[in-house]
Amino acid sequence: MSRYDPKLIESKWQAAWDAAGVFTARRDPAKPKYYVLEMFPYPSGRIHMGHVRNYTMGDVVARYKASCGFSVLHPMGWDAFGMPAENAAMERGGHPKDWTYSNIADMRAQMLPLGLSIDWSREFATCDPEYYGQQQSMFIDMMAAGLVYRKAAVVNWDPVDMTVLANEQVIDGKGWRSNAPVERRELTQWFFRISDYSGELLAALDGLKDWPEKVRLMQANWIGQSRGLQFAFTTTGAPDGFDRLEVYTTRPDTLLGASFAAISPDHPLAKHLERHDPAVAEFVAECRRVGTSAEALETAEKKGMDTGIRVLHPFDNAVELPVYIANFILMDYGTGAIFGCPAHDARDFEFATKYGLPIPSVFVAEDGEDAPLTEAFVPMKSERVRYIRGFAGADVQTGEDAVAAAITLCEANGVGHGVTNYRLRDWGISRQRYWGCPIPVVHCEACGVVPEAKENLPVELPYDVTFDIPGNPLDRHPTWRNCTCPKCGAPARRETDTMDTFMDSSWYYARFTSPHAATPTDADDAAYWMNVDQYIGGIEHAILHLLYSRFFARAMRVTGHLPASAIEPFNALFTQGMVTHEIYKTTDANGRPVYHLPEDVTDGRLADGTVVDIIPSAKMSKSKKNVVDPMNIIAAFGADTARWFVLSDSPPERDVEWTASGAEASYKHLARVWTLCSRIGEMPADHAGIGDDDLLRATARAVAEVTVAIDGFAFNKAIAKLYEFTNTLSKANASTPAMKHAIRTLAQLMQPMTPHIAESIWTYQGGTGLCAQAPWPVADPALLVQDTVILPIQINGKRRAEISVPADMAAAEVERIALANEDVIKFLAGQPVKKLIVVPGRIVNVVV
RNA sequence: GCGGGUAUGGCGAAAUUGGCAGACGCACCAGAUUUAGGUUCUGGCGCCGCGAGGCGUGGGGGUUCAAGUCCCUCUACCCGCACCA
Repeated sequence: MSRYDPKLIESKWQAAWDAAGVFTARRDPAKPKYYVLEMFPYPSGRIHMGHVRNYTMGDVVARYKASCGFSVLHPMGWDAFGMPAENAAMERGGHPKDWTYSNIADMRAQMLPLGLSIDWSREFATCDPEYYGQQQSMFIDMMAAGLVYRKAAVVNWDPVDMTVLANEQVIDGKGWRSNAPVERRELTQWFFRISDYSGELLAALDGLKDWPEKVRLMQANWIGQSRGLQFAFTTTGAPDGFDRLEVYTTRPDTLLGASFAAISPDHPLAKHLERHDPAVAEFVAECRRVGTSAEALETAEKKGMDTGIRVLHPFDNAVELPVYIANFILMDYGTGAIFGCPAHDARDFEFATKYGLPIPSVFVAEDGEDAPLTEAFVPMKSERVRYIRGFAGADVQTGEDAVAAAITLCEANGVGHGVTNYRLRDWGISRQRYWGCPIPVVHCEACGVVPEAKENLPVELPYDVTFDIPGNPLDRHPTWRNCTCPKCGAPARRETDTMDTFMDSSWYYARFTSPHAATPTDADDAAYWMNVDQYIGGIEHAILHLLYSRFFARAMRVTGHLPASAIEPFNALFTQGMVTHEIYKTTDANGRPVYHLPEDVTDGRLADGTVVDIIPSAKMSKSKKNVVDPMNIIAAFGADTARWFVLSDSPPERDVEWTASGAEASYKHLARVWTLCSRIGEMPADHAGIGDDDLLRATARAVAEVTVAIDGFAFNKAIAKLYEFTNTLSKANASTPAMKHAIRTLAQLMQPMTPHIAESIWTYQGGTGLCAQAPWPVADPALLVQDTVILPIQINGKRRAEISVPADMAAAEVERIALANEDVIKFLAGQPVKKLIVVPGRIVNVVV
């Protein structure tokens, strides 16, 4: 065996795996199945270290499970629709399709050298007509099932990207991609009824035991369940048709503290008034102008306008409350109207103070005092509160009890009814873009909106489009819109909106189970492979992608595309940390920062000797130039080194810092393993210590420890144990057969992480077949028990001595030996022993 | 504002879940080999102290024979949501 040459062995073994079809997923009724999936990439054209880390983790799991006897599905594809392709077309010319497919080819070529155990025969891109045609087919099924509907709605309009955004895509009032302040427009859009599933999506989170708690919480908060009372005020002085005003409150226990009512500027009543009253129109317009940007919201004062309309308090018709239009009331939530209780709500307090409205308190303090409030007093579990005024005698232990009691009381008195409300809105999926899946419907003069006939699918994107002006190229295509109505055969017009790309990624995991089927899924394949057993990706998808996918699996169940058992698509989720790097900065003549690539910096200096500022590690980003190209690393050290490094040191869920020295150290370690393994039989005889028996035990221990670590997703610990085992091995002075066994085991344990070097070692040391196909080693339990243990002896909790005793020695005997120990005698100095604690196999503590 | 998390050597971290704190790696120091340098090998490496020893897991308090781990409290930083009635 010659020098460690990754280039040579890596391509060799990749070809060998390929030839043997090792990674082809097969339905095998005799084996348990395991489906491991990494979030598929957007084909930007270059892979980055984040990809390497993500796919390496998935590969460790896939290879490990395969060794453990599972029939493994480990596919890869491309999330290929979306804005960047159109941006590229607009900026550089060319066509989104060509750009995308060429990027895919580039990225695949960069991924192959990593030696991932992927079944490439299942590869697809979401922009393949074969894929999005099936998506269109499902869309039509979902229309028929009533899961999709069309409505005119005020939508979030991104003025830069010239498209509609889902609520989830608006961050701090700005487009998630363009970062431009979002405007409000009314358009007719397609929606999924995800909000019908709010309660179920929330409740089912409890069952996702193998999801990070954090992600489950984020989803729960996003769904935003609340329990409250909905009731109608009777109005006076309101226009016809508005004699009742429905409001929703989570605090019906504070109803007696009502001092006003308020409606959203988008409330139907406000819109009605807007048409008849110029003053209202002006106020409402002003509210809309303020927009929803973050700063606007933070600095926005509470503003309101008295409509002159009054409502009667539901408990006492003698009490009249003014109705305001207020800028802080959201039409989206509840009924778009509230009752204001300034004493117990900070916003209402601010509002009431500004407009001089009364602030009646509802709670009676325990000390009986009723001091005037200077800020909203919001008791939930406060001990000060004795009872609710008006609900005399109802002891308030917790706020929730009071709410429940108030709902019951209100219902009994005919005031409204209890309602469970959710923050989650329906999912608007229409996008005015070209590079997406066309919504497969046609608009017919006679028949209205009609789904395209399935035999006409896929509705394919036309190739001959231009991007020289903003907007949707499909809209201005000369002929593409023309079609015939599938219902009556009359000339009709195609829908030109395309689907939100989150739809593409909401079911790709299901498509991977039968990527070439003529239907969206194949029942047998889906039943065998679903669910995904382990899903791995970034925390940035904690809400959008994962919530949509959870919804979509339910929708696919309704339309019969997934079995009932697959309602939750991802059994286990792992969110991996980022790969970070230091940032190197200098300043130009104008004081502007200039960033430098890591490869241009040596020992904190540029090639010309300039000292750079080192900014602490941050996510790799092109703008800060703190990027390391995986291709360069592979070229320099090989894929095994890159894989080994991204798994070592940091726990997988945490960020890992890429350092040149760390990468080099990984390479050196692998080279050391290589050398070590190639020198069996040439070991010098003068090594002390580790003989056959010890080596056998060390090997068993390594097997046990690495197995536990991989099972627990603790790859950094698995690697630490492998270092330890290698160190032991390098000091061993054992017989050749014992060494060979230990080294073959080392190869097997390394195989999930560094598969290429593992194959070479395996073969060289006489392993049968491919290491990737060898069954995972099992530790003989007999070799794991230690017969002697070293027990530390503490005196008053301080370690003072240690004794070596048989592991199964009786406690009384251990006591005797401990007390006879000369260090112990020295430290005790004749003091009487008050207490003696022996924890077998652990520790002895002498208390004096 | 609401919700969640984290805090251990110069650095990344580990600690069988209440039982020897710092495994493993990086960096650093010393020595050997070789070289022009890197490489390779051996040893050292929490802090104070010549030493015996003392101190040490963000700060303070508590429970316990024993606390990084459990309880109370404070601080700092990070993340998510945010006018959701």
